[in-house]
Amino acid sequence: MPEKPTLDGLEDRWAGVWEDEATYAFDRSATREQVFSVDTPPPTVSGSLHVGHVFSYTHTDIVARFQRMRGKQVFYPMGWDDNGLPTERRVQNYYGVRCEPSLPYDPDFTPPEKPGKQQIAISRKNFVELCETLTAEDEKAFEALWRRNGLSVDWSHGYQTIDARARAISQRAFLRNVERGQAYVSMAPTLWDVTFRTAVAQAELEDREHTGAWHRIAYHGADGPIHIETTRPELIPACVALIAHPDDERYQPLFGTTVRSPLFDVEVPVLAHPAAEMERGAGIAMCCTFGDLTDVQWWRELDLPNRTVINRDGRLLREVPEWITSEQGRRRYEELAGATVHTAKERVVAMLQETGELVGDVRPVTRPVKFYEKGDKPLEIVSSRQWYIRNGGRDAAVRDEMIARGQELQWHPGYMRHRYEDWVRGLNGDWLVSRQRFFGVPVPVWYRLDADGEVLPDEVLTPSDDALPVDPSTDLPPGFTADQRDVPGGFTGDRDILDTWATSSLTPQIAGLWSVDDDLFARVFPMDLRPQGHDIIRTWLFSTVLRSHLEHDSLPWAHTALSGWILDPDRKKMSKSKGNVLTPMDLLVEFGSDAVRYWAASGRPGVDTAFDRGQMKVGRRLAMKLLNASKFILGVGVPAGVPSVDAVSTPLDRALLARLAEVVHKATEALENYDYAVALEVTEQFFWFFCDDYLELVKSRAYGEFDEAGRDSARATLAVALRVLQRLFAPVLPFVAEEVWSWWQEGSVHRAPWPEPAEAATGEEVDPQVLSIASDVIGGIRRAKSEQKLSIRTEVETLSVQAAPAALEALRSALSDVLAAGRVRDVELVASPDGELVTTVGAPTA
RNA sequence: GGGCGAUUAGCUCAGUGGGAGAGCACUACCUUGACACGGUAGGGGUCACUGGUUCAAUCCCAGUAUCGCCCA
Repeated sequence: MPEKPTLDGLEDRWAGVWEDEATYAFDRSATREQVFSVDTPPPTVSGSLHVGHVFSYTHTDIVARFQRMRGKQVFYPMGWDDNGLPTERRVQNYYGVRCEPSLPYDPDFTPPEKPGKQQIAISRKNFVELCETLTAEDEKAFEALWRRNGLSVDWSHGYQTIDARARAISQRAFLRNVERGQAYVSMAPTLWDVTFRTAVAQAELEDREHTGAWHRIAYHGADGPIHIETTRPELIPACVALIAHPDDERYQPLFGTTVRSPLFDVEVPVLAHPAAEMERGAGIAMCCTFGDLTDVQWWRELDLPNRTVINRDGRLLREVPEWITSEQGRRRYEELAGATVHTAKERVVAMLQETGELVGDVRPVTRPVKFYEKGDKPLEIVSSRQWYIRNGGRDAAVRDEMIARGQELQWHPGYMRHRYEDWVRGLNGDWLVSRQRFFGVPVPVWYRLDADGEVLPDEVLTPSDDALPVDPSTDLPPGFTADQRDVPGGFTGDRDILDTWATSSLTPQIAGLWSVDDDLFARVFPMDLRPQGHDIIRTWLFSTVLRSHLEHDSLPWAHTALSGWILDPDRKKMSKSKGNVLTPMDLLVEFGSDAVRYWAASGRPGVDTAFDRGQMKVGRRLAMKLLNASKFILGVGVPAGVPSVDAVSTPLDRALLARLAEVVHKATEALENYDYAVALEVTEQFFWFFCDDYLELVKSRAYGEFDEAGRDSARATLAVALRVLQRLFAPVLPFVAEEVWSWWQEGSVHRAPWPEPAEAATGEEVDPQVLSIASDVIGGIRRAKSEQKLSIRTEVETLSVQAAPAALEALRSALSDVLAAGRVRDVELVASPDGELVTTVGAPTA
């Protein structure tokens, strides 16, 4: 035990010991019943961890430590999500490169030390290698931070979502979905981001207010012009129909007739559909392939032709479409060919003004438009070949099954279930899983080519299971040779990768080594706990439940615990762009890891919490207090080893232990229910009371200033309480708890059994009033001295206590402790008729 | 527009059908024998607003306002 205890250096010392002693190693011989398994969220490795990560990962660690102390074998791996766009973009910027899949692999390529102004084009394999190099560096820094933060992860069970094992598991699960018909390929209108040139799933959409303008435009009917209003005049060449509401009397006569489009003179029908809004604009809309999702609906339900004019690069088709037949129309289209949507719009408006087909003024409007959450241009809708996984969006039976899974899952807090159910009920399409990116898990299929070299989308070729993982751009489908690649009658590899969530949704399988080590998998799956942020219920949580449901016909885990966010003092979500992100390592160094963990633990489950340095100061003070109180108690001289309650004989000590037993009970119950905040609160509250009142009350007796039995009773009580308190604090304050435990106990506190209420049970009759009246009276003495501006240690002649007779009776049994702690010579106890406690002290002794 | 949550002391937040709480900050006092990275005490709130249920509402119900998240 050090002469002057300090918190400084505890992190390095104990993190090193835990590593050397394998304190948190998972024993894989344990059966499923003995295991507590955690599906840790793999943090995205695309920069740095922020204080919100420390907040939520600490919550999980507290639960993991509690379960370990309860005797569970805790399966607590850490993964890294290095798969997907954030990494890809980071590699582009960091090394100044871009991926060009048509280039051959250059084994000698090394990136320049500083990225040049011009990005260097490199092959897909070179690009992926750079992704792996950069993420490996980030992962080292992340692991160092997590160790410093005190996460009790078993670091031998790590994974990366891009490593070969994860790729194989992701492809295997996908192929099994394909086999069972749960995944399928389809040509379909697809929401498309022209900047990233990739398809976008429903879960990645967001609406943003976007400024546009209404243009009133004349179509030409048999009996004169029909005016429609649109914000997308550049789509006139893609128009396939005009549509009004079936009940709209204005347009009844036109239904079934045809009109001709302005500028391009294409004949289109006028049709009725209930999705047309009578009140909006002119009440009649042009349906184009495709301006928005309503167009897609009309196109499907009214069986309209596909006249897409916008390419995947966000520009208009370079060749004049065949459906524009008039000479003037074809000339006009030539002026638009290859132009961006923006430019095409300007040119179309200019032409309409020239022809007089633009009626009245253009009226600016702001309305919600769909964006890819990471993009900065509105999404376009293009036709393309894409893979989907059935998720209930087009199938009521699957949807009901998914809702039932949500009800089977235990949510903490419970109200979060609504978000899941709302999401499942609102799904309106299957899950688009193919992405036109480079760094990710390849879609593991090839397609046959017909005699003209065109893809036969129905003839999908799949790899054998033992070949996984495969990259269809370099590996061969079974039964084919390399010279058949991309030639008529041969095959071609799918060039897409899987959505990052298609792999992330398999973290229980990846961490538990499904299909790789099925013995391990059976010992950890279904897992016990998925901790995660409440903002990704609809993505990560839902997709993980879906994959597990499809593959294992079970939930992936029994419980999910939702952490809140860290908000800055303005109640806004902390974000890099606002420049208010703090470096977690700086905080851990400034306050100490235990103090930062204390702040995290004081955030209620699921509740967004303000970043608060004040709470960290309190945490540091608590850790210091635990050091000093431990030092004091051990300095007084307490029994070594496991203390016994046998020597506890005084009513005051028995009452203290009874209250402690209640604290153990409450803290245990709270942690069993994933409520680390309540567990900490009851423990902390008791601990301060223990230090402020009980320690002061029994000091003299523990020093041996009275009789021997009283001394031994006090010392035994102190030892029992200390040993319980150190363990109660261990999950939240692992470093300081380990430090003070090491002063007098064997082994790691983190492998010690979680305290039981029975440890503090004396088996004797307990009057709880002894403790409360003693505490109240010592408080009254302090107040009286404080009012007289006396030192707390000032000795006074007399003390008078008025209280109810029963309270006085209780006080008598602890009177010598109270008088010693209050430095009082003489006492007068007065029965008070109204039972109110009044404490008065006399003058200081001379 | 819908769903979910929040609104309590200057700040950060607990809480309960009957007495309004904690920590920080603030003020005063105390260098005490574990702790000055300390201790003791004190001041401070119409529990967002309006109705309703109840003997009794900060708490339950309805509505309003404001904030946040998710989704249209």
